[in-house]
Order: sequence, then C-alpha cells, then structure tokens
Amino acid sequence: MPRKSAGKPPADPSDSKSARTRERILDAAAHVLSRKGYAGTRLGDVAEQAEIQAPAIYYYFSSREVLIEEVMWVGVARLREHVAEALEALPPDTAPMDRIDTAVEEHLRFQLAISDFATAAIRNAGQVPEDIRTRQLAEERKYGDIWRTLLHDAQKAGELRADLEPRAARMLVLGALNWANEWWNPRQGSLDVVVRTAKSLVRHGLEVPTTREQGGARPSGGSRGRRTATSAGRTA
Amino acid sequence: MPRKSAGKPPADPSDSKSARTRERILDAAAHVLSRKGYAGTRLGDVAEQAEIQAPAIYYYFSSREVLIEEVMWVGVARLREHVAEALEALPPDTAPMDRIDTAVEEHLRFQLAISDFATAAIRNAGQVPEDIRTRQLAEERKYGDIWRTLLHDAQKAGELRADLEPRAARMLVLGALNWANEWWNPRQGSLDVVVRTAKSLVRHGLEVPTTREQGGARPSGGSRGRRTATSAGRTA
DNA sequence: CTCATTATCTAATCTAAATTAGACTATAAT
DNA sequence: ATTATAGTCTAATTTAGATTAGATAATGAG
Repeated sequence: MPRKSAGKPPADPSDSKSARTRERILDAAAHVLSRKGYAGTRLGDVAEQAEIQAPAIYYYFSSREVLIEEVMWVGVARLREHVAEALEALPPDTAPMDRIDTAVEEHLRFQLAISDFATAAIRNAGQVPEDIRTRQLAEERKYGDIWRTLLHDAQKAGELRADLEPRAARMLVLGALNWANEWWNPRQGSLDVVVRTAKSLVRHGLEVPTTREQGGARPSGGSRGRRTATSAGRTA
Repeated sequence: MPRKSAGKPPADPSDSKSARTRERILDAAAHVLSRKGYAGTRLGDVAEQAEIQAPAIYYYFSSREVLIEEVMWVGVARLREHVAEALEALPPDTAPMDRIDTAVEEHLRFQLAISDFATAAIRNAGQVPEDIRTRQLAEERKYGDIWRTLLHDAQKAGELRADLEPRAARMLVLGALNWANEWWNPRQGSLDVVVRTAKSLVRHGLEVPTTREQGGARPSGGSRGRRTATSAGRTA
C-alpha cells in the first residue's frame, strides 16, 4: 500500500501519482465489471484497461473481491450523491411528483450515460458473493431512503394513488430504471427519448389521475391540484 | 448420452429413468442458477441439489455452458408459453389494456412463484458469455414480440398515451417486472400485493387518462391538457 | 550523487472447478 | 444366468486465473 513519508512527489494525497494509478485501476475495474459482469471480470482485463500488469493491482487492492467491492460501493454512493444533489438543487416548493420526475431523469442519465460505476453496481448487485452483497445492501438502503422519502412525500401530498403499495411501487419504478442498463445502448435510440418516456410512465403510473375539467379546479380541502411547472426543462 | 436400443425400462422416451435424471439435473441447475448467478453456479452444487456426483452431469450435458444455456433457453420459452396461453385464454374481445394487465400478472407470477427457470433466464441474461447471450437473444425476441404486439394493439385502439415511445415503454415495463426477481421475496410481502401494484402502475403508466366525467369516454386524437411540469434538467 | 521507498514488472505458485478416465453397478433382453 | 448397455461413481488431469515472490526501475529527499 502507498506508505506515508517517503519519496512522494506532491504532498497532496489526492493527486499523487499513486492516487492516480489507483483511480485508473478503479475506473478500469468499473469499466470491465459494468460490461462483463462479475463472472467475466478478470484482473487481466482490468490491468489491460488500466495499462499495467495484473500483479500491480495488488499494490493497491488486497484482492479481486476487495477491488470489486469498492467499485460497487462507489457506484451506489455516487448515484446517491448525484440524485441527492439534483433534488437539493430544486426550488424548495417543488411539488413531490416533480421531484420524482427529477429523480427518474437523473438516475437514468447517471447510470446510462455517466457512470460505469453505477452500472457496475446495479448490474452485479445480485451476482456478487454473500459477504459483499451484505455490505452493499447497507449502502443501497441509503439510496433507497431517498426514494422512500420521495414517495412518502407524494403520498402525504395526496399525489400518490391509494391502490399502490409504497414499497412495491418504489421497487417497481427503480426496477424499470435499473433494467435499462440491460437493454439501452446509445446506438439504437436517443437517451432523451428514454428519459422522456420513463418520466411520463412513472408519473402517470404513480399519480392520482387529474380531473382537469373546464369547470375549474376544485381546490377541495388541502393542497390538491398542484400543477407547478418547475424551472426550465429539457423536454422537447 | 442415453443410447437407444438396449436395456431400457419403458419404451416411453419421456419418462424413462434417464429422462427423469436429466430433468432432475436441469431443475437443480435452474435452482442454483436462479439463486447464485452465473458466476456462483458450480457443477458441484448442481450435482448436490440433484443428488448425484458432479461427473454424472456429463452423461447428460456435454459441458457446464451447455447445461446453463439449456436452463436459460427453457426459462424464456416457458415464460413465453405461460404468458401466451394466459392471453389466449382471454375472451377475444378483451380490451388491449386488460390484456396487458393479464400479461403483467402472469409474467410476475410465473417468474416469482412458479419457475426457477424463468428467474434464472432473466437474472443471468446479462452475465452469460457472448455466445450464449447471442443465441438467447433470439429466444427473447420471440417473447418480446408478444409485448410488442400488446402495446401495438393498445396504441391502435388509442389506449396508449402518445408521449410514450413504444420500445422504451415496453422495455421499461418489462424491466419493472424483471427486476422484481432482485428484491421480491415471499417472506416480506404478499405476491398479490406486488401483482396488484404492478398492474395499476403499468396500466396508469401507459393508458390515456380516462376522462370519466359525466360525458362518455372520449379518446380524442390529440392529448390535450398535458401536464407541463418538467424537472429542472441537466443539473451540474 | 546516493539512498530509501514507492511503484511496477516477470516469473513462479496455488487453487478451485471443470472435465476426463476408467472402473463399477443396475437393469432388461435374451 | 449371461450379457450388453445405460447410468453412476471415484480418482485423476487440466486449466484458467488469482495470488505471491522476488527482482528491477523510478523518484524525491538529503
């Protein structure tokens, strides 16, 4: 492992040559793992992608499993951060269903277009050995909390249909998004189209049907009849 | 391989001892593969589950890959047959969206409660080596055709919202269902609840909102009154 | 310039499974 | 009973990769 005091270039721990090589290996592992799957991930392939020899990996990671586990952990962590930041950037009064829209879009874009780590984590969740799986679950739960909250808020606001069981609805929605890793490919369709379709599908799938008759919205009781178009969008 | 003319019990090819052992191995492989994944499936585990010794597998299958490929092929084939039969059993005048309801329910029930083969096929679709994957794709396309038709019919009948891109919508719906293998477990919730939630989610997710005010249902050409709301896109 | 360490390489080892060999057993036809 | 063949077992053999050993290079500190 990279020791401390010695002949090391920049005292900066985050950008030393060592740190960069480690990153390169991690990136390479995410690349391979996201495409070949847990079984198909050879340290030889990772090394090749990182432009080193396989044994050099052991200078930074104590084993193949440890390397893979870190990739998967990073994958979920970054996905969570990405979605969380997108949500935090929304105006505080954004309607619950619009927040879900954002989460759907960011989850999809992040895993499909941005991060091999997220793809690796999602696609291999059910393939890794027991012990990795267990620790991974803890991290996944944290991400799940975001969605739990999103749906819960929608429910409180009366925007969620009552016939939906919250947990099942949440997992089904996440499943629709996660599974996109299995079929979407930039060569056969635009990501925007997928995002647009997913947002519509999820919104209408969850939302209480709007009774928009010309008679005027009946502001019965509480905060129904939301509407709230939020900020500039990327809709076509 | 089981030869022909010799000391064989029943001339019936489908129920010979040989055929039954072969089945047992196939079932065992589906059992293990559906739970442990492609990487984790050891012939030793399969053999144990089938109550034989590992090398005996080679009497029926020429290699681990051949065995796994057959499990996966059977998985998709049976899933397709199951869903197809359920659809054929419906009254001929069943509305497109009700047919989709049926497909959702049967797909879910079959994979979650009935067939390890379907689970194995779905969960490992993206994990098997290239050559298996390619052949598997052909079989999957046949199943996909059922769904393509379902959505297409719904579209023709004006029951499908126009803002949904058909292929993306189909894959997202199938993803929601397929992913259930990753999280559903009989110990933490009733399958009925999942099925009910999925049906509702999919129906409302796809369907043109019903204007069930005192007038009749008006599947008018355009989709008026659209919802606006667009997330704040592309966050930094 | 020389040294201490880091970083990386090449050449073994090790090991878990898959696969093969070859013997043994069970069964039904004769 | 005898025997041919199916079916199964135990004991090798093989092999792909992970992991280790043991040099060898690179580099900043002094």
